[in-house]
Amino acid sequence: MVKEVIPVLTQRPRGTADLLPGEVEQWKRLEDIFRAVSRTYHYQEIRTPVFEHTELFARGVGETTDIVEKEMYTFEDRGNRSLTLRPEGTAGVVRAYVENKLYGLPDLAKLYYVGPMFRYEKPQKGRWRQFHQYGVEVLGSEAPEVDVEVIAFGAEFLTKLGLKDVQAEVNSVGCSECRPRHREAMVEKLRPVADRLCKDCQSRLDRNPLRIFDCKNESCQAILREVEAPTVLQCLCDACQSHFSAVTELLQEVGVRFVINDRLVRGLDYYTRTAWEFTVPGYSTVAGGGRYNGLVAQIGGPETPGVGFAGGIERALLVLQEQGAAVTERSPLTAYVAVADAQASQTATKLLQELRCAGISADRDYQGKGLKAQLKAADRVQAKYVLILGEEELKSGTVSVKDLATGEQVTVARNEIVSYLSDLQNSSGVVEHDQM
RNA sequence: GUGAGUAUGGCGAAGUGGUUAACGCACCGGAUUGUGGUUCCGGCAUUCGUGGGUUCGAUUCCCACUACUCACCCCA
Repeated sequence: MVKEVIPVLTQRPRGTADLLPGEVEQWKRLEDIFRAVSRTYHYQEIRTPVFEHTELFARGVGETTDIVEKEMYTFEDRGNRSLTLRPEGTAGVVRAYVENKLYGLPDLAKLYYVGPMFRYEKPQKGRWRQFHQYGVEVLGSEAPEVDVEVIAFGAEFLTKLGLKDVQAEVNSVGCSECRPRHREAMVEKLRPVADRLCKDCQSRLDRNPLRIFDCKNESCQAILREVEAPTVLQCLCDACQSHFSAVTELLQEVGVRFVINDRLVRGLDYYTRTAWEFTVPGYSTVAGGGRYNGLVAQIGGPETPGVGFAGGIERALLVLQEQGAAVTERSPLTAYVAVADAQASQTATKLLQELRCAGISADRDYQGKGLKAQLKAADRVQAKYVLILGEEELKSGTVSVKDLATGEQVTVARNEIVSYLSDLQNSSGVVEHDQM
C-alpha cells in the first residue's frame, strides 16, 4: 500500500506551537509564580471566552488599530454571528465586568487572567498567531495608587520570574481632553514638512502622530527636533499632570525601578493617562499596560475607570532563556522495575501496581529489552532505584533493589518492598510532589 | 501587508550535473551465560520539502507552491 502523504495532517497551523514535555514545565513555573503574586496582591482569577462578538474588539480596542484593521481572527458561526478570537484580554474582562454587574460589588474588581490570544500576523521571533498572556485588570478606581499597585505587581512578577534588568518605562498619554490637543499640535507642526518625512511617518501622521517619535529613521528624528514637536507630557491638562506626578512619586516611594519615557506609545486606543511597558535592555518589550478610564463606558457600561497590564508568556520565556536563566526540570522516577527473566513479567506488573498505589512513582520496560538495556534506560531517566525481578528473586520471593547513585544492591522480601521504599523515601527527603 | 534567506535520516551538519548521499549526536544490538554513565564493534536516508521544467541523466540548474527563519509595519 502506498502511503498517502497529506502535509496538513502532520503540520500545525502557521504561527502555532506544540509545547512538548520539558517546555511545559517552564510554563507551569511561570504560571505558578504569577498566581502566587496575584494572591499576595489580592487579585482573583477570571476566565472569559476565547472568542467574543467581533463588535466588542472593534469598539473596545479601536477601529483604527492594526489589531482591528488587519490582525483579527474573525469568523461567522452557524447563526451568522460575527465572532472573533480574542486578540487581547482586556476587552473580554471589561465585557464580563459589565455583563455580570461586578460594579455592584462593594469593592474594586481586582482580576487576573492567563490564556491564549490570537492575532493574524506573520510569525517571527517571539511572535505567534496563537500566543499567551497573563494579565491583571483593576476596575473602579482612578486613584494613582492603583496605577502604582499594578505597575509594582508587574515588576515584582517579572523579577520573581528571574528576568534580569527589567525596567518599567512610564508615560502619560493624557485624557480625552489633552490628547486631541497634543495630536493637533503635532499635526500642525509636522504637516508643513510632511513630504520630508519617511513613508511610514507620513501615514503615522494621519493615524497616530505620536508614533513618529518612535521612528528609527534619523532624518525623521531631526525633523521632530527642528519643528520642536511637543511630547504628550508637555500638553497634559492639569488633572492628568497631577495624576502623573502622583504616580511617579509613588513609584519612587515604593521603590519600583522606572524611567519616564515621554515617547512611549501603546497600540490600543483605549489607554488614558498612565501607560507603561516593561522592557529588558537588548530585548523587546515583555509586558505593557495602562489606564483606560473610558473603556467601560465605551462598551455600554457605567462610567468606570480601569487600569491593567498584560505580558506575553512566550516572550518572557524567550528572554529568560536568552539570559541563560531558564530552568529545566524532569519529573523524577523512584523505582524502575527491571525484568531479568521473561517469567517475572507478570510479577513485575503486579509489583508496579503496588508501588504506584502506595504513591511511589514507578515504571518498567515494555519493549522486551534485555536486563542490561533496562539498566541503561533506568539510568537515562535518572531513576533512584532499580528493582530487579528474575528467576532467583521469583524463587525466593524477593526483589533486588539497586541504588543507581551508589551502585549498592540489597535483597528485600517482596511483601516488604513497598514499605522499604517508603521508608527510604521519607528518610532521604525525597518527596513525590505530583499534585492531584 | 512589504522585503530577504533557508528547506538533506530523530537532531545537528557536509556534499556533487552521472554507478554505493560524508561525518557528529541520538537511538538499537553486541563484546560468552542476569546489572547502568567509559571504551570497542556493528546497525540505522532506494533518498535529499512538494509539484513541474531543462537535460541522455538532477539532491545538485530554472519556475511555482508550501513551510520555516529573520527584518520592517505593528506588537506580547
